[in-house]
Amino acid sequence: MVTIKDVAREANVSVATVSRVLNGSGPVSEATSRLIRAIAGRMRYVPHSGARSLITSKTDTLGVLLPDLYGEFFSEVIRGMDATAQRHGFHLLISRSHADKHEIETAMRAMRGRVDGVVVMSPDLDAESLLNLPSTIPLVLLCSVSVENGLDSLTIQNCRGTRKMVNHLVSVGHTRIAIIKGSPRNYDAAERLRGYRMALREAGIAHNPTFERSGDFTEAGGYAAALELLAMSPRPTAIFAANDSMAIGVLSALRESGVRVPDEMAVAGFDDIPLARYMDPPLSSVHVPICDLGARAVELLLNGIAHKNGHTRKREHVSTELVIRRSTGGPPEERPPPRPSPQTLVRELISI
Amino acid sequence: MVTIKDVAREANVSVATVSRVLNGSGPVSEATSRLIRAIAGRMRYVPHSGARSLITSKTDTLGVLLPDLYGEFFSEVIRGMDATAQRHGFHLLISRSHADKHEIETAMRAMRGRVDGVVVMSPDLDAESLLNLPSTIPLVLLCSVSVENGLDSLTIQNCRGTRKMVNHLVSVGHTRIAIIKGSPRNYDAAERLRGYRMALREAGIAHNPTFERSGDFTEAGGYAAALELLAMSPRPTAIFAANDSMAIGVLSALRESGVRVPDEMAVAGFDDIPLARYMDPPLSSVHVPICDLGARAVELLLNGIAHKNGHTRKREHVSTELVIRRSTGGPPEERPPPRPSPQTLVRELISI
DNA sequence: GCCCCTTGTGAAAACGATTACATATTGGGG
DNA sequence: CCCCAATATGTAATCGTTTTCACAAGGGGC
Repeated sequence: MVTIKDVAREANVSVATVSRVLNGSGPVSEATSRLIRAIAGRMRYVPHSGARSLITSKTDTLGVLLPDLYGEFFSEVIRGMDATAQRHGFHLLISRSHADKHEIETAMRAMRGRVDGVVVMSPDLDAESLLNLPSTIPLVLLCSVSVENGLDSLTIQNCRGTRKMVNHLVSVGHTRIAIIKGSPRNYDAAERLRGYRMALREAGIAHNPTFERSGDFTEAGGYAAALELLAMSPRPTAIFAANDSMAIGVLSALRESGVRVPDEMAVAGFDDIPLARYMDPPLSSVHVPICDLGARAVELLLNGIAHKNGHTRKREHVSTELVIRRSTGGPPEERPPPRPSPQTLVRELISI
Repeated sequence: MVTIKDVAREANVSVATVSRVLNGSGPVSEATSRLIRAIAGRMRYVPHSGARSLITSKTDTLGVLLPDLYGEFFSEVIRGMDATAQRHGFHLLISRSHADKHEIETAMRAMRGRVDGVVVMSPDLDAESLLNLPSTIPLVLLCSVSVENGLDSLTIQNCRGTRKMVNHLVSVGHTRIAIIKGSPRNYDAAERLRGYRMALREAGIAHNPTFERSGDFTEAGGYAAALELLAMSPRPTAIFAANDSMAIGVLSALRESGVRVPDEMAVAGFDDIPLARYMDPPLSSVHVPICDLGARAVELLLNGIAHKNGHTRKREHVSTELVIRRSTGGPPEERPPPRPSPQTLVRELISI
């Protein structure tokens, strides 16, 4: 591999001069500059980023620690992160599937010296794992139970979003409203459950524990839970699934059981994945701007890096919006636009 | 940040000894070893990977260059890559959205010195961009038009998979079979179109250019194309969408137009994303093991790295399998299992 | 008692860049 | 003609590791 020394030798100059030319630092005569540029190009010289970051002590890379997420959520959050990172000249070092404290710590150690900061997403409920991270590098916590302080953190407005949706179900006349929960150790899932309970209490509806079914954020989980709910008597008249994947499973189960949606059963989800509007009937959901979530997390991190952690920590929430489609018996939605423009998207959002 | 020198000073030994202890290289007395370990732990010393890789000239990191993929595909391919990489002690440096030759080259330059090899996915048809990559580092081409040779490459069996599906449509009696294409500059899309034409020719069905509608791999695109096809006369009796997202858009359009599937129109997709089985009716599709695709790409790359490129280049294809569900009027599928086990998945696959 | 091997340790040279400092070489003002 | 500033370049230290080599001490075989 050709190094800066090779270029210097070939051009009969010192490495310092080559460095100056290539980085535009320091004065260099026009002639030398051209010569060196030509030689570097011909020799296909590419600077060794590792070596450079050793001396400059910046890597222009951000670490991302993610749990084993599936599908849309993962890809969108990465999209938002990568776009923002690239705009600021940063790269993304991604590592996924971190179950316990030990694995997270190992991953963090591996990041040392390769990144300037880390976004950690660990929706797992035992936050203490993260509390005493052996880390002095800038850190942003994503969708995790907010530790008291000392860390930047960013979460979804889970509780508020769920309340809005349950309120809506109440407002169109439902009183027997079931929920299909997410996995019990998941922070987002817990918050959505909290929102559900809060909304029912506010509406003066008695709490019915059997209407709280467990789920796991998968289509299959939603399918199974829906069958259980159908077997109950009296049945609920509305099902709120803690995410869209489960809601899709619910729709599938209801269809096969011959239960009409929304006439016999209203169904709502959470996330508003792109497919929601293509379901039959189109699925009402709580819209989460996943891409923005990733983007904002990176912004917070970059801010932390710029201020070398000498800034006041922020705790932010990205807001959610109700999207009412036919599955909750709201007004029938216009057919899906051939090419959804931001325009139509905005019109479709009904914020409460 | 505490370095190996700080630890050495604290322990009254040389850095060499600390290094030996922490890496288990060379002989070290039991006592010194324990002392150093204790001190390193107390001081929260974490080795600087950047510095280490400078001298060892290995980064334990793989670069991944991806186009701006959406949804399931992106997340699954990354999942496969990350799992395999981690199993071999490697990390993933991900960079997305590389449109033209110049952007790819910039990204490749940025990777120099941070990675040991790169997986490049650039389904864009002008392969010449990649031909003379200024790179001597191990490389694997993913889902790209196979350049003559000199590079490892991995692609999906697009053509074969499409032929199988179209053959199936023919075998259940269809002769007016339409296709909704992917974007014209996309390699996978082009291959699927080729497979479609080949299958029709083999079946002795006259080629009807108006049955080839353009699409863009999105639900909205499929929706729009379906409406066009419905307006034709005579209409096709079957629609093959070049991916599942478009097929879902098609189903949505047919539903709203009151066209029954599969009685009045058969619909098939490509990819077999998890949602396919939850559609109404469940969608027949060509199953692509996306996760394996990523895993295999990384395996090829690791092999290239191990042999320092001194190996014979491979050109591999991951195979596709037909999954016939109700949307093509095949035998009615059993209801989706509450929790799909590998077992049931296999039973569901019908390979031709 | 000598030699050699083993074991434990330190000094110093890498790795490939950046950069502070020193050193020429100018040219112009006095 | 001298001096100083500006310009162009080289020298060498530095970043945090690993690793080669040298060396000291101790022990056993002769």
